[in-house]
Amino acid sequence: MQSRRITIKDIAEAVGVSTSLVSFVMNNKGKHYRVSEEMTRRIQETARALNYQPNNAARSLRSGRSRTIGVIVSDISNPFFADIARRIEDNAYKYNYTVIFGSSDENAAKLENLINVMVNKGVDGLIIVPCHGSEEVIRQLAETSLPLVLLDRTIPELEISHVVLNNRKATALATEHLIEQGYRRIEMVSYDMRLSNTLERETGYSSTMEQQGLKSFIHTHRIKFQHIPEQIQKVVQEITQSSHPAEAIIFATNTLAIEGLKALAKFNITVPDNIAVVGFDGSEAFELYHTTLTYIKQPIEQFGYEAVELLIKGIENQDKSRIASITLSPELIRGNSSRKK
Amino acid sequence: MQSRRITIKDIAEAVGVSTSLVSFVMNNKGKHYRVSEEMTRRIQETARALNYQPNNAARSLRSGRSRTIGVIVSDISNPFFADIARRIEDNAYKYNYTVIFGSSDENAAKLENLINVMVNKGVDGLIIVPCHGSEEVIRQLAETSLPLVLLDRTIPELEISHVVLNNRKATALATEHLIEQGYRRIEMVSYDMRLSNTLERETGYSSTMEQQGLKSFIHTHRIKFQHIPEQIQKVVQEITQSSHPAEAIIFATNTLAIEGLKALAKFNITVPDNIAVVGFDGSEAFELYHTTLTYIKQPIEQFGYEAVELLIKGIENQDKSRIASITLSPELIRGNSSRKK
DNA sequence: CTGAAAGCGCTTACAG
DNA sequence: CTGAAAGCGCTTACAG
Repeated sequence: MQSRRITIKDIAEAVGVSTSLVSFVMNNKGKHYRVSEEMTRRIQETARALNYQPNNAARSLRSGRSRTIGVIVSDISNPFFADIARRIEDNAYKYNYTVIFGSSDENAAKLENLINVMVNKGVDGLIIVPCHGSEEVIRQLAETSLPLVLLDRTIPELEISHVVLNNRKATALATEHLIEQGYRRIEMVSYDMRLSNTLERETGYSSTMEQQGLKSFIHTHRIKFQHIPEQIQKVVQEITQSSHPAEAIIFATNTLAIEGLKALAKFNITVPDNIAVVGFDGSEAFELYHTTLTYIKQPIEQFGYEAVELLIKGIENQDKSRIASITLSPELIRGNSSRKK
Repeated sequence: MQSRRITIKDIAEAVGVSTSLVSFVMNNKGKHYRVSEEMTRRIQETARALNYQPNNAARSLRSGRSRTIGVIVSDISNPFFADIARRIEDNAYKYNYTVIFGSSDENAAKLENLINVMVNKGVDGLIIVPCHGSEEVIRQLAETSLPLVLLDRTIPELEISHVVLNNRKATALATEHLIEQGYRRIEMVSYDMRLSNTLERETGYSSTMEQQGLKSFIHTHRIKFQHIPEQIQKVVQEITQSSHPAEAIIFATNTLAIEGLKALAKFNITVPDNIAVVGFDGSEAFELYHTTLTYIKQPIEQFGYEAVELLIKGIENQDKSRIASITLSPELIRGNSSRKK
């Protein structure tokens, strides 16, 4: 917070050496260049005394690296992504990286624009939650030498490092649980955005149903990212007022679960007496609900942690050929909302 | 996404002019330097054709400005701050600024460290949610020429631009409402961190009570930022099991309201039959609650928007003498949790 | 073990 | 209206 910035030149003059030496010491390359211990000590002390702060712009210009990573999620204000963001931030700071966030709103054009802004800012790598329609942009980006890690969703036809949930297992667990509890007519509410995560969740559900000789019903047709509450109300009405009403519903995401429970309450359908429910992710919302919710728990914080680990390895090793992927395990948390029939 | 980066030199060579001209045109200073229209057009076209992207590190090194702002909140994963962060991001991007976020966890040492990291990264300005114990660090920062805006909380003894809620009015509204509904023994649950926002909320409550000749009871003594659930349970027990149990509770923050309602449910105290409640901020949690909640609504998104407006004005005008402050108005949303006694 | 020097890409005062 | 040149602060190959 001094008026004029202290540079390595100031330190060099104060100690009476060249700026090269100061630079070596400041970058801990003293041993490599065999700077004497005495000199190393003096330079370090002077730097501290003068409160030297390296100029990142200069360092970045010269080295071509910024120690900044870009993170693009769907919406940073969504609790799932907010939790991940927090963990990304924590882990990145530990490695001395700073993070720039952006929200795509599930809009491919916005996503592309954010990528451009961030690449332009000189980020050393990107963590991206791909959205519907972003496949081509991501493909191009992956061809670049810029390290990239996909989060929460993959693009199956592209080989890119990613951190995702074992989504099939998640809904398989939920489905098996409901069957075990005595339910047979189990239906699922999902998105129609054709994202890898919800698609896999649908597969986990339907293949489990099939194995048990049960018929699956997936309600996705009308659910767009916008107007979720209205759309969900319609779907819930359909499910519960049909001639063969569902005995249980699995919601494929947290937002769907919350809106779904609201819709059920609106129509005075009581959980679990009238219908059983399995949700996705814990949420404060469930804690004030009249009954405890059964839900699939994702290790949310691990998403953020692992994504940073993968990305920084990619940045520091510059070993582009190595694609690493991490699949995290879901867990079923049993509550009263799926109590035995 | 090309292999070698295009620089103004490439454009200059392609067009056959000096780099100065290219720079003038790229910075829209063509008129000022009276560059011919023809030349301006040719340079712009070539830049577009070559997909020129200015190097921010170089620009930043040369100009001393980074078009980056730093934002330090308590915890980016807390919905209140996540919503604000989202709005800050949106508004900053509109001005072509990028944002670096950090979470202090209400820890003054962490806050100081984050400030140093960000100043060091060369941010052009900072938006900070000050925490308990950070007064001195903020004071020093304010003496710097770096533009600064405080968010959500102020430091009354320091003259610094800020965006806050009219906190007194918020709880005055809540208190008046409860009195109007027939409640007399109204108590408040707050933090003991001595932050300007909760302090003001306490004042708004107690002065309203006093005006009506009622006695106020503020429960803050044991509530630390850590272990909130346990602490709140104790407080709720005290309030409800005393010889003069409260008829109504006002929770001073969103987190307190959520944890408070959970504690009430745990002890089988029904809202509003056994006790009336007024909360703070809307939340998904309340939407699945058995009754609709009465709460103070803050214009959350406006916090983010206004903070960026103030900060960018500070950055672009470099008019350090001008301290601008914005106080936002709360609104009382009436629900069933404070129904007439 | 240490120094002199080039150069990263840009902006801008100066000269014409 | 346009060009040549300095310099922002740093890193690093080169020379000794």
